[in-house]
Amino acid sequence: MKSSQPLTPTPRRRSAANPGISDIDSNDAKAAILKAARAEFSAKGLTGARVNEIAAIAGVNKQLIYYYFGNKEDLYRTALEVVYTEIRTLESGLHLGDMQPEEAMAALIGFSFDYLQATPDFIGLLNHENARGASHVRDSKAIRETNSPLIELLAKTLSRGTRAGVFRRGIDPVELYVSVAGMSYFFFSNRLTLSSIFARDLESKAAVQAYRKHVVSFAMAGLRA
Amino acid sequence: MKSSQPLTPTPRRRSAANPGISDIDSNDAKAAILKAARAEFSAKGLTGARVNEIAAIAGVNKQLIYYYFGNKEDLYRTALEVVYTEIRTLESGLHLGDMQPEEAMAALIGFSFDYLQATPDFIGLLNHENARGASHVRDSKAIRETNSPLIELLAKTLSRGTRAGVFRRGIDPVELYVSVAGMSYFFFSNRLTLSSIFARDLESKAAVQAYRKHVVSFAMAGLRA
Amino acid sequence: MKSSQPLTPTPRRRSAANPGISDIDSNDAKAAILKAARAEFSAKGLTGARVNEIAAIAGVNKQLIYYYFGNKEDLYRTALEVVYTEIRTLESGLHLGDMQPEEAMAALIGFSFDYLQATPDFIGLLNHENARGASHVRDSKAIRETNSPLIELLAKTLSRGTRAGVFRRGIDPVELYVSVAGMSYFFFSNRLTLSSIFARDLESKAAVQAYRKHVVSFAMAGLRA
Amino acid sequence: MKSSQPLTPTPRRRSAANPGISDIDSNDAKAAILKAARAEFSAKGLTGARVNEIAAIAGVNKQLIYYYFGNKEDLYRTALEVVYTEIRTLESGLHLGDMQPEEAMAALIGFSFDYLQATPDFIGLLNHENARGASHVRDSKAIRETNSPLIELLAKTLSRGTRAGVFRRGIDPVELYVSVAGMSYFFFSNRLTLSSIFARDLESKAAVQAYRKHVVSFAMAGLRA
DNA sequence: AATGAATGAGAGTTCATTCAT
DNA sequence: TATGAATGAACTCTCATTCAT
Repeated sequence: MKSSQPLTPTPRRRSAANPGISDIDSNDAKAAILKAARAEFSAKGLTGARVNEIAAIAGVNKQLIYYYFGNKEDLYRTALEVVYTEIRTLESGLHLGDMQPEEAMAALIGFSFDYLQATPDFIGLLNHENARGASHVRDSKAIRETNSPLIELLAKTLSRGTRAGVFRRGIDPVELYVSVAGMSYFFFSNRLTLSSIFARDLESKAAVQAYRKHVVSFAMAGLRA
Repeated sequence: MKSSQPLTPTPRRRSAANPGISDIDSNDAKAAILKAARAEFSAKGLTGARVNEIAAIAGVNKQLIYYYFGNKEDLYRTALEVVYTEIRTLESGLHLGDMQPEEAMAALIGFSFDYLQATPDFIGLLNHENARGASHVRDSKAIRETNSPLIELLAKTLSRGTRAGVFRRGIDPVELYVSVAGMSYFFFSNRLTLSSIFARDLESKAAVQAYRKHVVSFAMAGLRA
Repeated sequence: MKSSQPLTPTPRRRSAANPGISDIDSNDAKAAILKAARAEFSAKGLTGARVNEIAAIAGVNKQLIYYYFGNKEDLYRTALEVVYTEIRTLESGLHLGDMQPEEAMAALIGFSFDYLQATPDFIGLLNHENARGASHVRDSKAIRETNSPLIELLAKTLSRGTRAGVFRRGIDPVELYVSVAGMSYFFFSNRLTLSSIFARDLESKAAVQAYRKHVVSFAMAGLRA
Repeated sequence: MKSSQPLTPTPRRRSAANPGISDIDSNDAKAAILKAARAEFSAKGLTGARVNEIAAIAGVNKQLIYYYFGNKEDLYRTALEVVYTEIRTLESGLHLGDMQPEEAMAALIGFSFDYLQATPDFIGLLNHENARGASHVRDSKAIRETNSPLIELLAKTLSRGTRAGVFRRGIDPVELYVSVAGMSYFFFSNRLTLSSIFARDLESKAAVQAYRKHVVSFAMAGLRA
């Protein structure tokens, strides 16, 4: 395994005579590879994914993947970091500043549902990571250092609400985070088997929206003092 | 080789009267293969798992796997069905008959946590199934036909409690099931990455018990009228 | 490779109390194996044939094949010898004694066509033998010693006809045999590809009979003085 | 690696003007594989042939066979088509234009002998095809579409001779083709067992030439009015 | 006489990766 | 920057054969 690649594709050899064109192509290829890699790794994991397949989906020569990313594992790591970064960026977009605790908490719970829907590769990547010991997440400085703003927001909002007397006391913010995230995560992660077992379509837009509503109201009820 | 869950339900003892039918050895080997297969498939999925590894862990000749199970995918399917059957058997052990709705519901929620802990292969198998389209779950008559008693118990208990005025109205039992199961599932499924991200050990006995308590109280609070 | 088995199945362990029954069963199994083996080896050759398949078709336990015939190659040799013996027996049935040379020759040519039709395994076995160097035919004392009465009959009939002035002089009996046999052999051996290439059904009864007629008249015309 | 029959008809030489397209090496490897494959498949058939052996004989890495030909069966199909094409090319070289019917027919019969001698792989491949149901010949568009010019030449020559009164009436050209081809085919196909059975060397140059003479004179005599 | 269990050798094929340009 | 050619290692699976009863 070679050294890992930089997260943001850094163009090389830009010449004065040909200032940007080839960089754009290069970035296109790189981006196409990453996009294909995310989907492929999410669906099949590190070992299940096929370099050939990624190249085919990205529409590039297989060798280009090695040129840009070193090897399969480095590509995986990069894809993982890119997705985590994307998640964090989404989280940073949350602004609950002047909301009341209850309103803010409802927004947070809703958000924990929405971003899973918006980032479908995330669940697959995470599941495979956990199945294989989460070594890449643990070993990635980039991922470890990108703290989740969500948990801090949640802790702050929880404590605001507790002080305001609208939320119960004695709730651990990490445990709250896990249970709230779990309600949404499990829904998206296991929709297929759940649909099959319950003979009920959980993939329709209506079902998704109904479940979102349930999660928010159920969790809010669980919090109230 | 110990047989923890024999494939054929009634192993016959070899006796003088029944001299040639050696189910014992055969079942031992079969059971050892299945046990190893469950763990291997749970950790690595269908494609990631290695037949060699399963044979080595089971302590049998690799070819015996093909002799008994045909091929890798059939072994996978069988392992999946065995685990599902085991889950269903656990669920059938639940007897809430004469409990009050709240007591019964708390038992149910606790159980949804406990059986995931007791059947560690289940989450891995399910995650891989969902990642690959859940085709094996959908195609298995055995799995589809084994309805979950849990969802029916939940629906019945919910309705009992609603009528008794202790639970809120308007809660859908399937959605309740998904959210309750999700709280526990996500905890076990994503413990590794969660521990890493939050820099907090979620694997200790204490942490597990604490989270179980949280899940039950949080869900019960969410239900109360 | 073990020693070869006797051609005619020799029953063992006949007891006074149970004089014939088990022998019949044993012979049944042996005969079933041989029948299946002939077809399988004819279709797929020594290496292409599958012991499993032979056992399945014969309806016996695979191990019984080893019990009776030692190993795959010995079974092959035995099948080869049985078919050769069958051919020779058919040939011995030819009685041209008091026929005129032309009549006798026509009968011989017709026979060279008929016995290929009657013994479909023969061509397949022979083709595979030739493709693999004919070592088994060469090494089988049984086959080498079973001279073909056909070639002698042909030589005698040819010489009778030549002396009688009805056949041309200077025809070598072996070459005549090869060319006459070849006309029929090729027809049966290559019917499938010939049908495909010429887009003409050579498998129908009518086509077979028409070709037989052609062979006889064509060969007789080629012989006439 | 020598390229005796390149797959792609027009290998381009690598030149300064055309610097990167290296058909030469690629074709060499491809051609070497095909050459080895023809011989191996001819001798042992599709199932009997060994990919390892083909690679070893061709002097290439085994995996290159998969790189170029996909799998064993596709390689077989390709080899079959190449041999058929070669046969057809040989046939196309026949020019009987201004010969008299008898002379032309003798040339045709002689040719049907000569090309089997010149293309030793052909008989083996054809025998295995027929033994296995001729499915590949039937399924190959390339083979089906490459009509045999031979049969048309034969039909034309036969009809010319019949009109000229030198050949008998009532001879079917396809049947004539089959019997004439059969005489030669059987000789080459079954030389080994025939030599063994008749204890007569049919492999010597003299024996081959003598048999060729026999075939031509025997068939011509069979045709004459 | 008959059979289920078990195994070693090797087959076809896949796959990540490197070579060479 | 980009690509076709080539390879070693490993994987699933097949198959003839043996073991043990």
